[in-house]
Amino acid sequence: MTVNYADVIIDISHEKVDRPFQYMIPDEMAEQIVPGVEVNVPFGRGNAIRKGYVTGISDVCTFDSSKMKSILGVSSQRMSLESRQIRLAAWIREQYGSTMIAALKTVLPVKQKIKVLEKKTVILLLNREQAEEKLDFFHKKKQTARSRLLEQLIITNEIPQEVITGKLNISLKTIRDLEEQKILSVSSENVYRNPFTHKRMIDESKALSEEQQNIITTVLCDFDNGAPGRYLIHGITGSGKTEVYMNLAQEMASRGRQTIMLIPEIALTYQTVMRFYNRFGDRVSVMNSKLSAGERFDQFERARNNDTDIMIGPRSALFAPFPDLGLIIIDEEHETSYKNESMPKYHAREVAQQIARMCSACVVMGSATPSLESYYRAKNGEYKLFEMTQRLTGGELPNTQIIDLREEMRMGNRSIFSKKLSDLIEEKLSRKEQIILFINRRGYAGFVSCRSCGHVMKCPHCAVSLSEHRNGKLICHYCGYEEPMVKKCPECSSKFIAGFKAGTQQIEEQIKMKFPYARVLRMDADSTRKKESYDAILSSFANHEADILLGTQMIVKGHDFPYVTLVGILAADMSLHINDFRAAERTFQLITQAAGRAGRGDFPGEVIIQTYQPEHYSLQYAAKHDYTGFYEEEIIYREMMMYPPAAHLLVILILSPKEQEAKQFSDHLAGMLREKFTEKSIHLVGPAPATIDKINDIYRVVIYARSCNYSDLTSIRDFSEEYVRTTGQNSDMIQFDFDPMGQY
DNA sequence: AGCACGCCGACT
DNA sequence: GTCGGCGTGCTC
Repeated sequence: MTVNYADVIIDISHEKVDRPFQYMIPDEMAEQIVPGVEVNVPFGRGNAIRKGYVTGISDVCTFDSSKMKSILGVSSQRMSLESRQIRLAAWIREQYGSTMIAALKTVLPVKQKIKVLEKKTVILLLNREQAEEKLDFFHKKKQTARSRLLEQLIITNEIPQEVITGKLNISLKTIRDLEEQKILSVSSENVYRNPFTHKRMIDESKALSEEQQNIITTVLCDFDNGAPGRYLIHGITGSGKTEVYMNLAQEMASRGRQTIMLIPEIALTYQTVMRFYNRFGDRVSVMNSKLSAGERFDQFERARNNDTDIMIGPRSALFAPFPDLGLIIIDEEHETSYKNESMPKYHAREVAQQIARMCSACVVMGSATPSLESYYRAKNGEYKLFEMTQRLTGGELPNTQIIDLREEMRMGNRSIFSKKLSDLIEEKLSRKEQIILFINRRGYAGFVSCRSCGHVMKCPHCAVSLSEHRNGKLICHYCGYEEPMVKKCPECSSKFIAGFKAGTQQIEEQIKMKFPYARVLRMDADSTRKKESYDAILSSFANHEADILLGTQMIVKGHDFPYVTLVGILAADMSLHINDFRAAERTFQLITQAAGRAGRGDFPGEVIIQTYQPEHYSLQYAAKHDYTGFYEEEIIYREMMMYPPAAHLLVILILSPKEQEAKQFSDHLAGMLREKFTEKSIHLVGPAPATIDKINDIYRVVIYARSCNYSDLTSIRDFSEEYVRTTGQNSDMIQFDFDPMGQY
């Protein structure tokens, strides 16, 4: 093998050089050069020796070979934190398919922002008189840049360096000259920002239940025996998972190891964060997507400097550079936000396990409704499974009923509230208890269903529902099958068959008409643009300032509302018919979570599930609070259809501003793939136009590949990347998504 | 970030 | 001519 060139990132913190440079690898170093190692290289015209990190190796040179320099030496030091992150980036690139640059940017998101931390300020050293004198001198000598700088300094005395180089357009050299002349000095200060200023309350550790204690001892025992494991906690809402997490983090801290805890979205689990904060105080750092680049950098810097033991945040918190990571916790493990939606499309659950392998750390995942993936692996022994079945907070599981909306229709009830639901709303209102109404909006892509019999238009080849298209046709986005829009239901000939849509505003109107005395709060993406309004709505509801809370996905998580005794799920099947193989799983999770909102206080709760498809297994099992029943049935479907987790699925997304080009290219690529990958184990489907076949005037076409072996799919990815390169296409016209979460 | 190159006005 | 200041652009 002749691998002669290495990509090296120079350890200079500036955007302009924040990219790899190619160097030759001397033969004697060939063995040691792998992604992540620290090397010394000559850089720039003066060939100054600088520290750099190898990000990749290849046998083709992309730069004029006569100008290329050689690596001078390999640092013999043990792998530094940066090295670890770069190795991780290389793994992400290989596993999910993206450019190395994109992978590096996700892993080292703060690298180019380093100047935010080291804020340099230029200060005038002379007094007024001396300064005026110098200014005169510069004016006489027509030294314009020096004059301009000094003039400004006389006015303000202190100027941030980036203002001088940016706004005043004066080069660094000028600043340095004046520094040498002792006219000014440059000071760099580290400004720490902690966005969470909060008075700490003491949270005593509570006595643990047997279930909780068992988990903690098992995890720690494995860890202390040098065999850190991966664990899945299947625990119903209120079974005390957070207490387990806190104890584990504490034990890790006492062993000198740090913890990363992932949560779906900071706002949604605010209560959880506060419990950690109250217990651990300054030793916990919190990240969220609203942090500025500087604040985010500071949080990472605290991790690097051992100023903190616990990092809580969304999936990007995974990349906190802890020196001795011991534990990664993934709360609400099934959440879709753990999948990155831009390149590289990594899944935090998988990346967490890779990091854990690199750091000898353990991974603890928890959910009331685990993803099929994780439960499947737990069953196969890849994860250790813990079941938490006791509700510590007391309160019975709510009484759940499924209402058949077809029946209501037959009885002449065309409103969005079934008889039973409106009776119950009436009753709860009169008793001054609270109600949550949940709209399942996950189905926007417009499946077509019959209001009379509940029949849904499906693709005959793919077992997914067809979507109504702008051109009036029904299309399967998995295989490209299409048929004309139907005028009447093929099952019962009813003419009440149409695309299904409903908005929160319309429903709010209807509630106000039907229950004019009820105080209604609405919560959806529109009404919660700002973070404050989210908290404002929830706390106002918690304070009993309203009777009914109406909302989408976001109301079903986190918060406890002790006075809520009724949860109504309007049209539960909305998420059942999106053309996504995870539709049933999503629906089960949503219904279970929504139902979990009822009866958390001293009063028993009731849940009403309205649907056109009461017989559907995901609704039936959700109503019975039976996760395993649902799992057993759903996994059969996945195995039969070769969908994850039974197999792996790769989506190849082809993008082009020209419709024809996208079509031609994907046809060619699909043809080549079919020719090349003839193994029985590989299934190729497509190309077909994506669900949203044009975004921002870019046309989107998809090809699907399925196989039980992940490595088959990475080979297909490699082949496709190579094909793009050899046909001289731009590398960003193709994207890869392994085991996707959303629809394409 | 740091360095050299080339332009431009000032002065032995 | 040539020296020093100053902006610009490149670094494998």
